Amino acid sequence: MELDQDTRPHVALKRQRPLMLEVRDELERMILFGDIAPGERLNEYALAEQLGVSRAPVREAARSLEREGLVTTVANEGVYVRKLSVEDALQLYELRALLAGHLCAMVAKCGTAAIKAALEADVALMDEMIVQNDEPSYFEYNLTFHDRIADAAADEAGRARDLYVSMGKEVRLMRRRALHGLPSLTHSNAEHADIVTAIVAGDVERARATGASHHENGKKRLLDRL
Amino acid sequence: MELDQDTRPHVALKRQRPLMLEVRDELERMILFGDIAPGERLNEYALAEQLGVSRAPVREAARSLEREGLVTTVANEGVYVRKLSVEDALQLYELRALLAGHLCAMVAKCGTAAIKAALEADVALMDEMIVQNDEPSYFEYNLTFHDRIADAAADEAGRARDLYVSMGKEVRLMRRRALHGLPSLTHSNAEHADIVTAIVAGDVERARATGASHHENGKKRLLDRL
DNA sequence: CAACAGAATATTGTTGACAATCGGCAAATC
DNA sequence: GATTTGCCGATTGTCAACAATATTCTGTTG
Repeated sequence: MELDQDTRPHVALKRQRPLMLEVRDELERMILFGDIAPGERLNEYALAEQLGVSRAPVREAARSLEREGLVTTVANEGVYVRKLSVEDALQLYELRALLAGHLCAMVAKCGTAAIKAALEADVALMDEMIVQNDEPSYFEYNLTFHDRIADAAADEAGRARDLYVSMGKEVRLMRRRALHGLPSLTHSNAEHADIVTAIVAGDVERARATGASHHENGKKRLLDRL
Repeated sequence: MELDQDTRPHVALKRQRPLMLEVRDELERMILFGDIAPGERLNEYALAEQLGVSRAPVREAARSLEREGLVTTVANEGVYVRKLSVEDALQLYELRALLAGHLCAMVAKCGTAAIKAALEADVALMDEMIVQNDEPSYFEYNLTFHDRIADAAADEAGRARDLYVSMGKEVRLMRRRALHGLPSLTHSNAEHADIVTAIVAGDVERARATGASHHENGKKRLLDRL
C-alpha cells in the first residue's frame, strides 16, 4: 500500500481541467484586475515561467482571450492587452446597449413567470439598498440583476447573451481610466423598474427600448467627461 | 534538378505570413465549401500531415475558427465543425438582422455622399440585372451591396461590422441543408431600394428598420420550410 | 553629432517528441 | 449473460528545442 509516492507535480490531484483554462482564467484576472495595463505586451516566455507552465498553454490562453476581445495579436510581434480608444469604447457601449435591448425583448416575449417575479424582487431589493444607502451592495446586485436578464434570454438568444457578457468584460478594460461617473442610484433603479414593468407586461418593444436606453447611460456618462 | 528546395509540400514556399493564417484560410475554405461536413471532427494530426505543416499551426487555426463560430472545441476530445440546430440558425438570423439594422442606421447617420451615391448606383445596377434575368450576377452583386453598407459603417461601428460578416460565414454553415428558398428578386431589390432611400434621406430609424427587416427574410424563408 | 549599417539580443513561430486522457474491446467476475 | 475492470490504440494536451523575425545596441561614417 506504499505505492503512491506522488512523483507528479502538485497539480495532478485536482486537475482534470486543461492547463490552458487555468492560465486563461489567471490571465483574464490579471488583465481585468489591472495587473497588466492596457497597451502592455504579454510576454509568452515570462508568463510561462511565472505561471510554471510551458509557452503552449499561454499561447492558447492568449488566443482564447483574443476571442473575448481582451487582447489583440500582432503577427511576429506579440499580443497586447487591448487599449480601447474613446471611439471604440463609445461604439462598444452602443453595441452592448443594442444587445441588452434585444435580450430584454426576448425575456419580455418568452420569459417565465418565475423569472419575471424574480426580476421584480430584484428591483425591490435594490430599492431597499438605496434606502439604506448601501452603494457597494447596490452595485454588486446590479450586476446580478443584469445577469439574470441575460441568463433568462439564453434559450432564445444564446449568442446574443454570450456577446453581451463578453463585451461586459471589454468595457471593464477602460473602467480604470474613465472611472465611472456615478449614476444616481434612484434614477438607475427607476430605469430597472421600467425595464421590468415592460418585461412583465410582455411589451417586447418597450422592453427593448428601456433596456437599450438604460445601457446607453454608460455611454452618456463617458461622453460627459470629455 | 538535384537542388529542389521545395521538398516541403504546398504552403511552405512564401513566408512573411504566419503559417497559421494560411492554414486558417484553407480550413475555412474547406468548411464553407463543404469538404468537411458539419458535426465532423477535425483531426489535428491528419490535417497537419495533409497540409504539410506541424500540429501547432493547425491548433491555432482551429482556435481562430472557433472565434468565428465555425467550429466548437470539446476539451480532450477535439474540435468539430459547428452543426447549427434550427433554433441556433433562427437566432443567428435574428441577431444578424439586428446588427444589419444597426449598420444601416450608422450609414444613414454618418455616411458620406459618395457612399450614398454608390449605394443608389448598386440598386440601379441590380435592377438592370433583374431585367436581364441574370440571377447569378444578382446574387453575387447582392453580396457586394451588403458589404458596401457594412464597410461604410466600419468607422462608426467596426465591431458590429466584424460580427455581421462573421455571422454571415456562420449562416453559410447551414446553407447546404436548407438550400435557401429563393426570394423574389424584384421584391428583394425593392427592399434594397427602401434601405437606400432611408439612408440617403438620413432617416436613421427607418434605415435601421428596413435593414433589419430585409435580413429577417432569411429567417422567414427558413421557417417556411419546416 | 546625427544617421546609418550591422551585429547582438530578445521574442515569437514552428517543429517533433512525450505525457495525459478518452473510447472501445476483451477478459474476468458475479 | 450482464456488468465491471483493465488494457490498448488513438487523439489531444503539454513540453522543450530550433528557426525565423523583430528590436535594440553599438560602432562607424558623413
